[in-house]
Amino acid sequence: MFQLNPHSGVPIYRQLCEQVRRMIAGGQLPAGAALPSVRDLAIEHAVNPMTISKAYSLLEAEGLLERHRGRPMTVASRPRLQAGPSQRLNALNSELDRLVLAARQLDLTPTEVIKALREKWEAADAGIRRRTGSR
Amino acid sequence: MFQLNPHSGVPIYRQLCEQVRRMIAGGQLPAGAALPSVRDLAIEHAVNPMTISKAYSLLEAEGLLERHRGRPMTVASRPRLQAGPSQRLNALNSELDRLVLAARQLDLTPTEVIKALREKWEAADAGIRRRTGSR
DNA sequence: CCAAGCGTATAGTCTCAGTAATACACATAT
DNA sequence: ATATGTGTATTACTGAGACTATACGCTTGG
Repeated sequence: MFQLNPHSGVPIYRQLCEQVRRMIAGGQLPAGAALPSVRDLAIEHAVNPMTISKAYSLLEAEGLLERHRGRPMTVASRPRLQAGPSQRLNALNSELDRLVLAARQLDLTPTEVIKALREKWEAADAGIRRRTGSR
Repeated sequence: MFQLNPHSGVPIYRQLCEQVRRMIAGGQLPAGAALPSVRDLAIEHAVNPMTISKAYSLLEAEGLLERHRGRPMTVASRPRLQAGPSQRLNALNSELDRLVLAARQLDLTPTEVIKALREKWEAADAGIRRRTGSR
């Protein structure tokens, strides 16, 4: 469900926060949806449970998640169910900045980058089809 | 010359290392080119000089830079002057991964992302023309 | 009821990133 | 020769990130 890279330099709890925010904005985590348990996520990613809990707590403080004692955390019911296209594109801004900076420093052309982007996107498609078993 | 973001979560010295590596691979820092002084960079980015020095030392250990006592650091003369297109695209891999993951979680289409990418690229073009004074 | 599953609280430890203040060795231009 | 500019070494301190270990209160299914 999530992809956490412990060697990216970005703190794990921040990676998780960002991904949950995006999946809520993108509608893949609708209001009321239950999040994976702290312990499950910790085992799956070989990470300490408190690291996951820290991320969840931050998201609750932001009003994105709701806490139910003894029950899994859920996506808050109040907030904007899904962000508009422009807001979601906005959320991609920093990632785009990083990519453009890197590509320009590597002296690549937009055409080359876009081609590589399409290929990676299709590779991700294939990966999802494999995992879900869909044909 | 470089863009360092102290709030990205990625350590500053790592950001600098990555950018120097890319600009060498991309040919924008040719063999023998002198790098900005540790003190200048530190002032420009409001960072401690030792943080810059740390990055330079790591790059020297990698063989990318050469040290000349009392003189600026330079790009090593020996190494591959410029990486091939496929190698440079490869260096963009992790950035592409991050972008695709973010975009998919935001439920964006490749078309939307590519459009935003082109716009950001052109904005960077404009910024460079403004700084260099070219018309 | 009670075990199992939730998230949480607390406290201690460890590593690394970044800062700070000096001091040094070398090169170069004046 | 001297001032100025390189990068570097040293030591010490602060803070964040992550881990470890234990315990607690809550809910739900048997």
